[in-house]
Amino acid sequence: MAGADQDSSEHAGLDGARARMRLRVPSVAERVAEELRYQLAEGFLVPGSKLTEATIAEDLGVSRNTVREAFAELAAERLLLRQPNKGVFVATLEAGDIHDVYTVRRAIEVSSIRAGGSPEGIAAVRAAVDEGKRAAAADDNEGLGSANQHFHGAIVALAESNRLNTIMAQILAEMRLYFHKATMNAHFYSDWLQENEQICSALEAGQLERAGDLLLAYLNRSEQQQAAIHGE
Amino acid sequence: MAGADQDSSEHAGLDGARARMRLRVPSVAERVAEELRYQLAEGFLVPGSKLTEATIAEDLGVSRNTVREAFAELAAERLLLRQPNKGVFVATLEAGDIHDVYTVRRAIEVSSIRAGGSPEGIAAVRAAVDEGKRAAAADDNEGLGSANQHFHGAIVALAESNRLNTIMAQILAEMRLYFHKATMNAHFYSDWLQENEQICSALEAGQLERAGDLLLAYLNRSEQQQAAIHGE
DNA sequence: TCTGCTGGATTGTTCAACAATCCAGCGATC
DNA sequence: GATCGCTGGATTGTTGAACAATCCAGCAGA
Repeated sequence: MAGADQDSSEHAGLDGARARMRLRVPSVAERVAEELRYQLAEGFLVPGSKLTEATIAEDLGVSRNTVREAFAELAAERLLLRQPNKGVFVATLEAGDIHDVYTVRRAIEVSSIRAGGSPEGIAAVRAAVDEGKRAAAADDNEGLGSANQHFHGAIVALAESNRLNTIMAQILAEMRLYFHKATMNAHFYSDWLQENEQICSALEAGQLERAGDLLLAYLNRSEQQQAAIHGE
Repeated sequence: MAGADQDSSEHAGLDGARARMRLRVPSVAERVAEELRYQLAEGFLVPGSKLTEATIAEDLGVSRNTVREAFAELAAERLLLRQPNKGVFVATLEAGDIHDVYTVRRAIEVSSIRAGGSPEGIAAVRAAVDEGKRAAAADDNEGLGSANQHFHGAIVALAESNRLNTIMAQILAEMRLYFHKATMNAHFYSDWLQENEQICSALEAGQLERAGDLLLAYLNRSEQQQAAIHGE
């Protein structure tokens, strides 16, 4: 669904030599959905605005039915909101949704990190931490943001559950939509760089309880920050 | 998405007097999806079998495009599997999927129950327990199954997160599809009736840690049972 | 036995049309 | 002047048909 490998016929790792050939051409509807996802994440489509089927169809040079299919996909991911007989709108997060999103994140992230995970999984978490450090050194604001998303994605990946990964990917996509670049500044990222480092170290050291506690504390604080920015 | 209240304009409880009027007529595509969901849950459509667009369209007296839309919805819920250029198939759970599903359940159920919840939420859990007892007394096998699903749904509802509720509803729908009536017998339900009672009691007594531990133990054991039935 | 083709069936996509619904604007009425 | 009711236009919901793209089983030939 949201993102890359959704086909369950992967078998990666069994025959590592053979490059898994992904020559599948994505359908037009999928490409439309991908384009819209991009525009949403990039902030070109402001939350709350309406997307007219005919307009999008003409802009992208595809049929209205195809646009419809893409809309359905994005609505299932909560990126768009479909209001029957009225149209589809770019999703908006209300005050309550912030708590909602973080409730999901607390559930799956903390649970995943407490389960530990394989060495490769932990290495992926470490890689995301390093990625963040590099971005910080290069003063790459956008890179910082995606590094953080990779970090939390890697934590959930520890559980090695396709479903959890999908859920997390959607949640991250939602946050990308809502906290688009405008709200992200360097000051915002300053805190958790070291925090991710601590969490990762605890994880590597096998201190799963501590890692979970740190992560939980981070999520709680992050929620408060977001609520303060938007809610009041 | 999967099930009832997806419209975020609920405001239930604020003005309890006014019956929340849901006079919205579901679209044809939604009704098709609902019909298919029913047939899936009921076991009329066996996992792995193929659903041909034209056939379904003719059977239900709707257009092929509409069936297509319903397919997309159910595919997003993992109830159907769409294989490009080949067709859609009733989803099948592989051995790994069992672990996958239970990983999600552990994450969100345990997290939800550990958070406590409102008195009304706890009352809903208690109601589900009672519902199970009544079904057991009446020797209502099917009723037992849905009572158990209500129980676990009520636990997740404690977190008061729409997203978690949606996720849980989907997971339960998947399980309904896979563990269709054939595999359910009275012996299967015998254990957890009292177990649900214990969990609920702990919850009511505010012993959240204990409630979480009991729930976690149950989920682990249940996963083993399912794996034993199917896996080997 | 394997290869390669071929025909039929099914999906993917488009298009055009019409019904159903919503909404803004505009009088009519009290 | 505010409300009601209507009306027309715009948009969504749904259909049916058409064609391209793809897959697959079966068959001919090496």
